[in-house]
Amino acid sequence: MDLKEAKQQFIQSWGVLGSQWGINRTMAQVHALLLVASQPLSTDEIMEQLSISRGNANMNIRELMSWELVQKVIVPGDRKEYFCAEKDIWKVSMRIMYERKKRELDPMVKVLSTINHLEGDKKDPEIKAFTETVENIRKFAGQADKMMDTMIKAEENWFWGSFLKLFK
Amino acid sequence: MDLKEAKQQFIQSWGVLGSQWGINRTMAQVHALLLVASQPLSTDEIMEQLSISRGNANMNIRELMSWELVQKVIVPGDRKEYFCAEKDIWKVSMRIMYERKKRELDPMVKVLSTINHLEGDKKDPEIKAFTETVENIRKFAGQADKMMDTMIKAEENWFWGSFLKLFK
DNA sequence: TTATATTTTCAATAAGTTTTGAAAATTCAG
DNA sequence: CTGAATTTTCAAAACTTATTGAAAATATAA
Repeated sequence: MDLKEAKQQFIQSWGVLGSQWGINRTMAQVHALLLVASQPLSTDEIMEQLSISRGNANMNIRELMSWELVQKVIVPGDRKEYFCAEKDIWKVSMRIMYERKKRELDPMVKVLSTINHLEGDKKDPEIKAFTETVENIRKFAGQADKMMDTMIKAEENWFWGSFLKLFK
Repeated sequence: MDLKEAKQQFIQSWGVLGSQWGINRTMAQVHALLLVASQPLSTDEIMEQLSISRGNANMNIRELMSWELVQKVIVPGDRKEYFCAEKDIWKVSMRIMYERKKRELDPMVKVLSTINHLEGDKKDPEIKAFTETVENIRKFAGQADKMMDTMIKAEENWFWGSFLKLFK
C-alpha cells in the first residue's frame, strides 16, 4: 500500500465512523483529509481530493471550524484561504467530547431535571418507579458530565497516560 | 406535569438524543417507553403508544433485543409476547458501549493497523508524518478500548462510585 | 475606485434512511 | 392436524438529510 492509498483508506474509514456516530460523513472526511495532510489545504484542493462541490466543502469546513477542530491559515500574498486540523488526538477527542456534551447531553439533562417534579401521589408505585428511573439516569448523566469536565480541563496529554494505568 | 406527560417528554428526548448519536429515533423511543413502563408491554401496546406500524415496532424491538437492552417476557396462557427493558442505567450504558465498540470502533482500529504498514522511504517526511498521525490515533483508540473493556467487565455499580472519586 | 478572485448562501435536487402495510411464515390451542 | 392468532418480512412510499451549482456577497490588488 502506498501513501496515497493509505490516506484514502483512512479518509474513507473516518467518514464511515463519523456517520455511524451522527456526524455528517463529508465533515468527517474533510477532517480526516486535513488530519493527514502535510500542509494546509485550500478549499479547491479539498473539493478536488474528495470530489465534492464548493458549497459542500465550504459548509463542512465552517462547521469544523465551529467545532474548533480546524483552523484557517492565511498565507501572505495569497488570496486563497488555507485550512489545517489540530493533530493532537487527545485535544481532538476533548474538543469533540466538549461540543457533543454541550450540544446534546446538556439539553437532555435539563429535560430530566424538569421531569422529576411531577404532581400526584408520591406513594403511587407507578409514580415512584418512574421518578426513580429518571432520577437514576439524571444522576448517572451528572456523574458522566463531571467526569468529562475534569478530563476536558486536564489539558495535558500526560494525564491520559497516568489515568489509564488505573486500567492495567 | 402529570405522569403521562412526563413519560412522553422523556420518550421524546431520549429519541432526539439517540438520533443525534446515530441511533434510529424509533428504536430509542421504544427503549425509552420500556424504560419507564411499570410492566412489560406487548407489541400492540408499543405500536399504540408510539403511533407506529407493526413492522416498525417489530423491527426495532428485535434490534433492541440484539443489543441486549430489551428482553422478551413470556406470560403463561397468553399467546402475545411482552417486552421489558433493563433498568439499571449502568448496565444499559455498558451494553451500549460494548455494542458500539464492537460494531464501529473495532473495525476502525483494524483499518488503522493495516494502514501503517506502507511501502516507501521511511525517511520521507510525508510518510513519516502520516505514519505518526495514524499511529497516535491507533494508540489512543487502543487505550480507550482497554479502558472500556475494564469498565464493561466491572459489572458492579459500586465501581462507578469509587471510580468517580478520582474526578473530585 | 474598479475589476477580479474568492467565499458564502440557498433553492432545487439527489441520496439515503425510515416507515408502512399487506402478504407470507410461524406458532400453538383445541 | 386445523385454523386463528401472532410475528416476520420486504417492496414501495414517505420522510429526512446532504449536495449541488449558480447567483449574491465579500475581499483585495492594482
